Amino acid sequence: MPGQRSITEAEKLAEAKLGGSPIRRDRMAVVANIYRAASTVRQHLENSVLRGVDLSWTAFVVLWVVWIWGESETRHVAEEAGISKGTLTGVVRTLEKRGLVQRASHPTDGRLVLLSLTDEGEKLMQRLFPAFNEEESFVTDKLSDADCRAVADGLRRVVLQVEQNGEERRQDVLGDATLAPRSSGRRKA
Amino acid sequence: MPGQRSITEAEKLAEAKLGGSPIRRDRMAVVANIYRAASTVRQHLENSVLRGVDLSWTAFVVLWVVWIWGESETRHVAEEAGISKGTLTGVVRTLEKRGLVQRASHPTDGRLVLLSLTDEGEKLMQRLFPAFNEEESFVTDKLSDADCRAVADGLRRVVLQVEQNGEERRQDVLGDATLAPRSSGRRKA
DNA sequence: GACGTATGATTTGGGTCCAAACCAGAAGGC
DNA sequence: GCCTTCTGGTTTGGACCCAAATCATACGTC
Repeated sequence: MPGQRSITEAEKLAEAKLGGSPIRRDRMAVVANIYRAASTVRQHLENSVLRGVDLSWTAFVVLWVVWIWGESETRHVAEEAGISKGTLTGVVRTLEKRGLVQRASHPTDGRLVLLSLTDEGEKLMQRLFPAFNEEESFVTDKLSDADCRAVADGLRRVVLQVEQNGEERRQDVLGDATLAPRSSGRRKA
Repeated sequence: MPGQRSITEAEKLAEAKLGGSPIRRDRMAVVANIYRAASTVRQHLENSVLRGVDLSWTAFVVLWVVWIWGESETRHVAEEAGISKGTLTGVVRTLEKRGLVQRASHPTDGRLVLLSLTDEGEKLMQRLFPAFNEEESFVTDKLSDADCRAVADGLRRVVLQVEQNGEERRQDVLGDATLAPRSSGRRKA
């Protein structure tokens, strides 16, 4: 069980490393566990439900968003799915090749592209979603209903905090240090 | 604030979609929020602390693991960092080029590779870790200490559940249906 | 109408990411 | 020694992922 043991162990080691600097371990533990839980859960869902239908996590999320919200503009889908517009273009391309999603141009605004599920996509989601929810229930099986509400609520507050104050915070932390572009990504012409 | 609103909204739409199938919304909400929180937090940390030193999230995690645990075999680092061995090879390559990490061969077992931080890597982490923890505190600012413990504990239980029972569950769900390899990934020779 | 400017989607470049295939050293059996 | 089998790192192929650059359409103003 590396999960529990190693993280708390690591927390102590980290504190020791800093020689008594005021590290807030409880805050560190929240973030570490959010990330660990996310990748563990994702891995499990990919290897149980999604593997069988050859869908990546991201592809499924995009499918899910379009399924739930119905025909939508790509920028909204990217926003909801939590990926960039550029990534969405690629994911939609593969979903289109598989015949699960279709693109349509907006009737009045030629810049927009609308996404919707094909009949096959609709049928797939109808079948996949309950299976997905089964696994969601499995991974949270050791939590009571009250635990679930508490965890979900706490996480929502984290998301809200960053969404509401993150931008300001980043400007605050970075100052006006016009930082270099990340090393990955397109270079200036 | 798409976070709060859209997810709960989406839950209702999803239930409607299934026409009253027994979807467990509270479980769905936990998983959805775990994932949403993870990517939100990751994005914030990448764009505040990590951007300035041109490190990706994964690169930082790897650095962190080696920093905390000291010289370690690559398989342990991959395990702790939550990435595959293959991915680690690539990440270490870029970290090595940046002069933050060094590779060494095991004295007695020629198969093993040991990773450790260079002096520069050590200095970087010394500086980066407190800044990182600052942002961890920022994103969890709307949670009380008790909330933090509750959330972290709940997430730990999720991770534990999958680590302990996930393998069996997957075999259970998939049966012995020898499923096709995922479409991405290397083909047979 | 012609000409900026603003707003969307797509392409591009570099870097993850995984799983399967590969390769190399270790450990036993003979 | 030699020949399996096992174990651990690396390579490979396809898909993701972001941000900046680019392409394309809308919406002004003149």
